[in-house]
Amino acid sequence: MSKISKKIVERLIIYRRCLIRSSVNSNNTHIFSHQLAKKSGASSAQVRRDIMGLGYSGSPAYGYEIKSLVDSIGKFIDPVKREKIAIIGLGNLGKAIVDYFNKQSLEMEIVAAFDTNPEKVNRVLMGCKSYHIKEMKSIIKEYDIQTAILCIPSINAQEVTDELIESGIKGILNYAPINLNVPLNIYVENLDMIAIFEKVSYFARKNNK
Amino acid sequence: MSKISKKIVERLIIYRRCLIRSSVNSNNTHIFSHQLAKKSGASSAQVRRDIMGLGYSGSPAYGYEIKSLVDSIGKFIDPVKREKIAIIGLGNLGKAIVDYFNKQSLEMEIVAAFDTNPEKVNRVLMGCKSYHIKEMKSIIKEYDIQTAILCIPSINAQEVTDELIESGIKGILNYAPINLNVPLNIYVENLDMIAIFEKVSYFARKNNK
DNA sequence: TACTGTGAACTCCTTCACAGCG
DNA sequence: CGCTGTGAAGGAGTTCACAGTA
Repeated sequence: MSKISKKIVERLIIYRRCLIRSSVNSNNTHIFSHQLAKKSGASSAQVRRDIMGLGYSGSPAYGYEIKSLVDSIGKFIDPVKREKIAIIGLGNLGKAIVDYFNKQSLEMEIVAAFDTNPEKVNRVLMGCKSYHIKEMKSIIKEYDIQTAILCIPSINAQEVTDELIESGIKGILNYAPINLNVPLNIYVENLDMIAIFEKVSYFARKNNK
Repeated sequence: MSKISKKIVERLIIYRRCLIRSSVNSNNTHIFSHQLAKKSGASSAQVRRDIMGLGYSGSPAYGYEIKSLVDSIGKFIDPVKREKIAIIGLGNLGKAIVDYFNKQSLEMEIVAAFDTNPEKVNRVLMGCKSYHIKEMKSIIKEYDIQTAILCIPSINAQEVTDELIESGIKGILNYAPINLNVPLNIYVENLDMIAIFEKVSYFARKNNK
């Protein structure tokens, strides 16, 4: 059960989104691997293999039962209780992310934001309260927050990361374009929007070759 | 020269960023593979292999000459002329992205934005003019824009994508959480921020196992 | 008949390990 | 020496192809 790779987790999350959308948009109760493949952008063999990894089984006659497959993925992926998230940095990007996340009703919510700018603290945006960064450690511990989104300039990113780890954070989604040094038990995902765009531009010019 | 995979392109972009930063922050003219590895988060063998793919050579005594390596990567990755980008959707996220991209002085710029909301058109944000989406096709052709950033609700994403392709767009950075159907010669990169965060949350709970 | 579940093959990516060199 | 460049090994991820099944 535990040998589920990063790639498979990524796809399971996408499958679930597709399944939920298709159960809302149609009243089909079942779906075949090739249909889910089409919707998600994966191959049908991959869909079957990934679902196999969950221990879930479909039927050759009807395919997968959407509702129970969604539950199986959820049981595997989701936290037991509602996830509380912190965000560091309330520049335009940080604010847009708070808005974007908290607008959707997900099993997760950005509950606390931190910034150094006095004008940005002690406000509330989409249910998220903002604090001065010097309060970060105590607030994160108080709320028992496990994951953080980092939206600050690269120059401060390592320093703030060290504090986040001291505060008990276990996962970081890092928008700063810099590699963070962290202990092995901390998960960091780098999301460098400029670098990703440069890649798109490169392959666009090469006609996706 | 042409067998450079997606993964290698991603890392070359990161290496270049690290090299430029380190030539600004110190006055070293050379760098060893293990130093660049540390800065970029790759392994030293990977750094050497990726650079080998460029056809660039370092010296065992001094490592790689930073300036000429940056040039080699640029010659490989960069467009010949300054890249013009379109963005579709001027919600909070779209606006933040325009601001974030155009604040940096890069070899690329978001020059045109499109939205359906009349209040959002005919404005200028960070050098980017906004238009009603019905003008999209003509403006994209006029500016000869090759790549677009899609920041609109999933429900409209496929329809707008089809129009983008008709307009001559070759690459799309898609922030909408949906798989787009496009011809094989069009490059699409999906950037589903919620899905990425769900992954961070999952691996944070598993202690990065 | 058309699907799932899956061993086996295959392709792609990463790391090892060492010859060659300044 | 300690580095680069690289053949070869190893590992991860994907696809093939087909037996089993309703």
